[in-house]
Amino acid sequence: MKINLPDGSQLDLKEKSTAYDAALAISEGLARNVYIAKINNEIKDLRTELEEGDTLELLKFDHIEAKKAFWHTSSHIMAQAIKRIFPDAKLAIGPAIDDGFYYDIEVEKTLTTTDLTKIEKEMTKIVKENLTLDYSTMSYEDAINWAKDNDEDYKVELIQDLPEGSVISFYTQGEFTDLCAGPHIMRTGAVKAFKLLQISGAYWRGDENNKMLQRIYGVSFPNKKMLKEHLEMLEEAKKRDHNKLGRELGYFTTVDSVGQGLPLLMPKGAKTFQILTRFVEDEEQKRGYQITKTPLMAKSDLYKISGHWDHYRDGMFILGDPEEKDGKTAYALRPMTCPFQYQIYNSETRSYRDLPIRYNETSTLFRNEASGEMHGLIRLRQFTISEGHIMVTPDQLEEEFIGAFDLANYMIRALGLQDDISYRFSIWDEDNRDKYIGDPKNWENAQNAMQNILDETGIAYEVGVGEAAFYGPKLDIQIKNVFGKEDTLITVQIDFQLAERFNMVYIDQNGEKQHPFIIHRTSIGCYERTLALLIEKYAGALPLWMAPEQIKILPIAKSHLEGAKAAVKRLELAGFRVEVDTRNEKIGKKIRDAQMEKIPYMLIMGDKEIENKNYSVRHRKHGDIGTMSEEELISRLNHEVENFVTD
RNA sequence: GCCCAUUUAGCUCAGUAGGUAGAGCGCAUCCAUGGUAAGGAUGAGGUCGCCGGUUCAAUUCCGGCAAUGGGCUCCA
Repeated sequence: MKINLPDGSQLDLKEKSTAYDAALAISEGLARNVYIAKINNEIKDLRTELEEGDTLELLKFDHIEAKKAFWHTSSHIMAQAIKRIFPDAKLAIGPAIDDGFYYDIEVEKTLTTTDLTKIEKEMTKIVKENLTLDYSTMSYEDAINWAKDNDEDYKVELIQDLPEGSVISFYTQGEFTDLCAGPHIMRTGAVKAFKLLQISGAYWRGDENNKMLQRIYGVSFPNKKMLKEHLEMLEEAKKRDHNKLGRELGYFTTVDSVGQGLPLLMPKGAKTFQILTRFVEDEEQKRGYQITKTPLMAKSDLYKISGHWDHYRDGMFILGDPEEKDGKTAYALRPMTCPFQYQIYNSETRSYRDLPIRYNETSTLFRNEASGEMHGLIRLRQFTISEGHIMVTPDQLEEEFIGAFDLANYMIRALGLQDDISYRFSIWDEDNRDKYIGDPKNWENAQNAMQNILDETGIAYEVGVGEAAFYGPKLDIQIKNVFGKEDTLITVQIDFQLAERFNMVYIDQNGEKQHPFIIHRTSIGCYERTLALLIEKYAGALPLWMAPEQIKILPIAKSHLEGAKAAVKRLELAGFRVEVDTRNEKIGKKIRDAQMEKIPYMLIMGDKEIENKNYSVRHRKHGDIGTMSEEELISRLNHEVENFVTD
């Protein structure tokens, strides 16, 4: 039979040949390095039998699907090693993930790093044994019996989830057999380099009501060099971690007695925070927003109307008895600004002519996150967000949504984060309706409207089922931190529910009352989180326009201090943030310290500069860039600021 | 909230087989007045996260709590 290859050539194989046979027919070297096949554009196991006329592409480790197969097999090798050491271990699931693999297991003993070393040793043996992975199938009943006979309780459950009567697939390597849909690589011998990275807890099926299993994370590669590079990359990431750098550079700190998730922004952190806030508020004003300043707390009554009391109470800090048994009203710190801004909308009778009404607010919020959730400046109990609400008529919805989306993208470009984001269309989970307010019809409408708008913008987005807010679907702009963990940066939401609850209306052309649609949106998201991501993105060297300290003047000797201070005044008048290093240190030391602080520009001032009325300019990335007049310097800096230059 | 690990000077980290501790950086004082990534000397600074227990004696062992980190669940 003839098989088509990507280069347009054809390969002649005997009937029933597999993708792996095809690789062998081309060359043994290729067969060693391919891990997965793409047959007629579908990802398939190498064991898949080919048919006349199939198009075959063989994928090596540089392809994500090949990596996943490789890591999936690695997780089986780890499971096999675990079973050899702990025969009573029960296996749950063991998939490949974006940067490695894990396996969830139940085992009596609490595993330690010593156990990881033992498991690694056993894995080395399994790799040396170079076992083949053999594919097989069983009937539904046989599969359940197999799992029961082997005391694999979790596998029993997994099989029971499959449609009764279906054929169940397995992979076997040596004495170890695992329920698995595949695909897998051919032999254990290919996994030449691996490392088990950490142990953590994970609920069975991700449900906190279930038993907590032990999860072991690992990563593996076809050779030692790649593993070494990967581990070095992880080390590098640690150095950029905002939680370390942000503290070292004096952006923020935490204090036990203040509490979890309540960081203190220090002068540098607060300065950048202020710069970002002003930038956002100014841009919003240009785009027709009206600023509000609303209370940080309210009576329970307000949250009862909004639905927070029933659907978000666990997330709120409540002052007083939540049950209000003593007859006294409970108050709560606000977890969102929407109900407050709606009161301002409701303070007048609105005409369709008034719409759209765009409110923005630099808005401090309080959310009572579970204690295990807090992380640096990323997850907090008190944070500040560029929150706004746009009240629109139905025919303004699309334009205003796109306007909010455009503002968000403008911010992302200004921050230089455009290459690090992705879009997620977050919809509700139909099977979990208790989480949401409103009737399904409204949800359908909101989601369809949003999807149509998104499709018209032409952006690539993923769908996040169950990621919606309790009142409506969201477009989330997602960003990955330095460790690859994803968080929401910015969100734009459509709400068809709350206007009704708050009795928000406008008078239409026919003199009739109508509920507006509401767009909830952030333009830069949460400032603390944004700051964290910027610190990581720029390894602490924030772009000039948002750097808390832009210029440091370094006098050569004491005699130049006076000239330096005069320069500070002039440059401050020109709109820059300038400090002078007044310490009695050598110039080398002053440069080193300013460099470590990641100050964008250093101006060295000695006799020459004072005499010639110019600056010796040093840039944190480019080093000594020569002398400049004050005018030259100012125009250079202004250009950088205005264009959001990132060095 | 759950699982695991961690918590020693302002910061980064050593250390004590149970007998109250040390380095580097930083800080203070003095000397040196220095031209593009660390000049030198001296000194101050710690109830060894907090609260209990065991012990003649606890920073060290045990328990509880808190905070931090990695995950799970949840979420901006």
